[in-house]
Amino acid sequence: MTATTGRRVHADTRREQFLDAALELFSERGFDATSMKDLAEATGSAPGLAYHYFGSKSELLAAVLAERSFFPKLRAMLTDLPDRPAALVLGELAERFDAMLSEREPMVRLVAHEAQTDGQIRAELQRRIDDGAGFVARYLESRVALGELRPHDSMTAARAIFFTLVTFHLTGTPAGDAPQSLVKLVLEGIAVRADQE
Amino acid sequence: MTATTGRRVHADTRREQFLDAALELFSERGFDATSMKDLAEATGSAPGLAYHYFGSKSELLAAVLAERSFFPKLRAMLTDLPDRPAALVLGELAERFDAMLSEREPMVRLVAHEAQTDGQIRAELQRRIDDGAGFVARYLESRVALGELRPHDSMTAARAIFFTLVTFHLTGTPAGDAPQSLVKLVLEGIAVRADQE
Amino acid sequence: MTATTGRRVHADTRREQFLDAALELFSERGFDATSMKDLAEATGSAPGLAYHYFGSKSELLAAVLAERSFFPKLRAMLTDLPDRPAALVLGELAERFDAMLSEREPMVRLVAHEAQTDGQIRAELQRRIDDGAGFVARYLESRVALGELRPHDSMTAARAIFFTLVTFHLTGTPAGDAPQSLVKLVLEGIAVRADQE
Amino acid sequence: MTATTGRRVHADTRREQFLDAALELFSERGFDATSMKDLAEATGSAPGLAYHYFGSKSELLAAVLAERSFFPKLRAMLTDLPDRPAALVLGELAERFDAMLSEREPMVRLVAHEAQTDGQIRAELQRRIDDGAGFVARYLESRVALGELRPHDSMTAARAIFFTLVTFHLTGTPAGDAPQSLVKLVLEGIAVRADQE
DNA sequence: TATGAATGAGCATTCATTCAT
DNA sequence: TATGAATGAATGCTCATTCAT
Repeated sequence: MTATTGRRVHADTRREQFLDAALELFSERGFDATSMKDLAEATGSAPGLAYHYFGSKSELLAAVLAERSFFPKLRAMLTDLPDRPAALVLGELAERFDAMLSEREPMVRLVAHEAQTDGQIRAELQRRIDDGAGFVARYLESRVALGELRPHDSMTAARAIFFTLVTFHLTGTPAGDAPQSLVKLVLEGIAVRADQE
Repeated sequence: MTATTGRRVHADTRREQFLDAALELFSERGFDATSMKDLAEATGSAPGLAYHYFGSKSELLAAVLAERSFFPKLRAMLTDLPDRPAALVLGELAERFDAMLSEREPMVRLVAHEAQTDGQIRAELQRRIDDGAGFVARYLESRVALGELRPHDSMTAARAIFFTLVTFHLTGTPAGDAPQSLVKLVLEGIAVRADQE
Repeated sequence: MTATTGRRVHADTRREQFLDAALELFSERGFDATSMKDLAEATGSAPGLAYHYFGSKSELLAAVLAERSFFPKLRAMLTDLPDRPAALVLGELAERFDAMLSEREPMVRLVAHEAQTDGQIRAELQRRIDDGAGFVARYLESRVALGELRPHDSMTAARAIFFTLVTFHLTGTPAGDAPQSLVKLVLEGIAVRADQE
Repeated sequence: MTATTGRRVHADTRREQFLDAALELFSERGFDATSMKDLAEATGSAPGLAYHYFGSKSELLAAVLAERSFFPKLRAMLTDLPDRPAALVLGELAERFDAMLSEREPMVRLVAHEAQTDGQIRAELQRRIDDGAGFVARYLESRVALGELRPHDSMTAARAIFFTLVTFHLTGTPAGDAPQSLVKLVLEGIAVRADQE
């Protein structure tokens, strides 16, 4: 017998329902344009119930942001990047990041939306992105040390991959093989090489 | 100059005041979080006056988006890219685009914000971006034809530059020499070249 | 042509209507038990209009307390008490105070009600009462100096008159000739006098 | 002592806890401004429990008024006033009444508060006060019969003592030696006596 | 006896919008 | 052109109360 049985399970379920409904509605319409009544209807509950679980609408947003965040997943994706060729590692990373953006589109859109008007959210977003880009940058530098890559501005390279893919999604630009194409671009560049002339 | 012209000038001034105030407040707080009363206060006018110039709050937003858009400027920036080396042209382009993002930050932020919840705005944004990227892509292809650049996915290359710079601004990431660093990345890539091995 | 014509008169009238309706309803039902909707109905206006004139429900209460106060009238009643016999002066004062309590019953009741749960209102009430009692006490002392009254605790005497009459009203005890009876009590006492024994 | 008794005791304790908490909170904030949730927190119980003991919030107020009333104590204080000099009896009575007002301040304040907006409570309050004043008046008349006091309006004399002391407490006016001073005032009056002239 | 999830009506307040002046 | 009083619907939130457990 676990700690969560009977009522408790139901209560937890309710809470999750609110988080799910809030993520969906907030991302579709925006936080301000979503009313608590909308959320009540989406969860099939009475107008006041959300306040049983969340202190206010803002706290509900904070809970959604905290408990439905994709940053933990992103971080897991970036920890211990394998000790293998950049073409392979970056290619796979770009694909997986792109897949995550598709899968978590509502949250991506919600964060992008709120970050424009909420300085605090924007600051935290930037911090987490830098954190993520840092992992990739360190990986790139390890490949430079091995002589596989040339010395370069690794943070800008890492950001270029992430930022470009995110913007594909936020603008709704069809991605096609963007991840692979982008990685190829970053690795090889577009200029004619000295040895080719 | 007649009295009518005088009034007309005044009227135009008022209208511009509303557009300016709306751009500022909408971008800072978001469209929903800005009240018509806020706009009246910001322009030093009575609550009802905005309705003499704009049919509704939504129409005011549409007018701001149309009349304060940076797309004409962007387009001008991209038309007739000079017939000169890519390193030079792309470098200057990246710098100027970056400068425009700084200068027009409120509008950039407003568009980024509204595009998340308004499919129509998002669609138009995407269309205009593609339009702009198309110019750059055609330029790049002209340099491929000249043998200066290798054949490559030119739309992805163009987007990578724009998307990365935009995201620097939207997230508030300090840009530093990002434009130049980015252009260098795109031109040369990061992989060790065959001739260097 | 005065400063207040047309709309302005109407606006001022509205404000007075709200003050009057608020005084009536707040005193009958209590502040908390009166809804803004009640006030809208009582003034024949829409639910939001009160906020055009008062920042909040609390500010409306404050405005009622300030602008419908009976303290100015009380103070006027007590300033320059005539230089005449105490029996006459106190008698007339008690009658007039009693009449004012009847006439301003709603405000008296409102203040008595709110003072029980609002320390700030209570403190101000006490201050104003002391102020009023002070006038009477000084008058009484002037009569002591003339040899008309015996030395006594003049603040307690003053308060006894005011407090007793107020409580008659607040409890709804039929007053009858309470004012005169009270003044007689205070002047002569009830004990058998030395000269009567 | 059986388990049932044990439970019963517990139940009584709970009930008393609610009465105590309600008296405290109702008198501090007012009935309307106190929520059942406040009461649940103050008693360390769940929101629904109060309804096992009291049918509604109003019934809880009624129970507090009935079961924490100071009127029985007042009545006991007034029954069989001793057959001794008025100076002594009234002095002690005023002191004891004043002490009771201090000790039972929350209830005094609660009754004063609710009486302003509840005609029924006000009527009962008035009835009980008259009842109490009647005892004192009868005592005073007995002293008149003995020739200790002069014939006078004994109800007004009785009320003057009670009403004045109550108002000292409700307004928060520092009492000092008000009870004794007041009794002296009532007995002797303030006018110069014939025999002193 | 006791819990706390759930309800649904109601509250203070805001707001886009209208319109007489 | 400009004002600002007025509207009425909607919003976030609270609360007394109920009831399955």
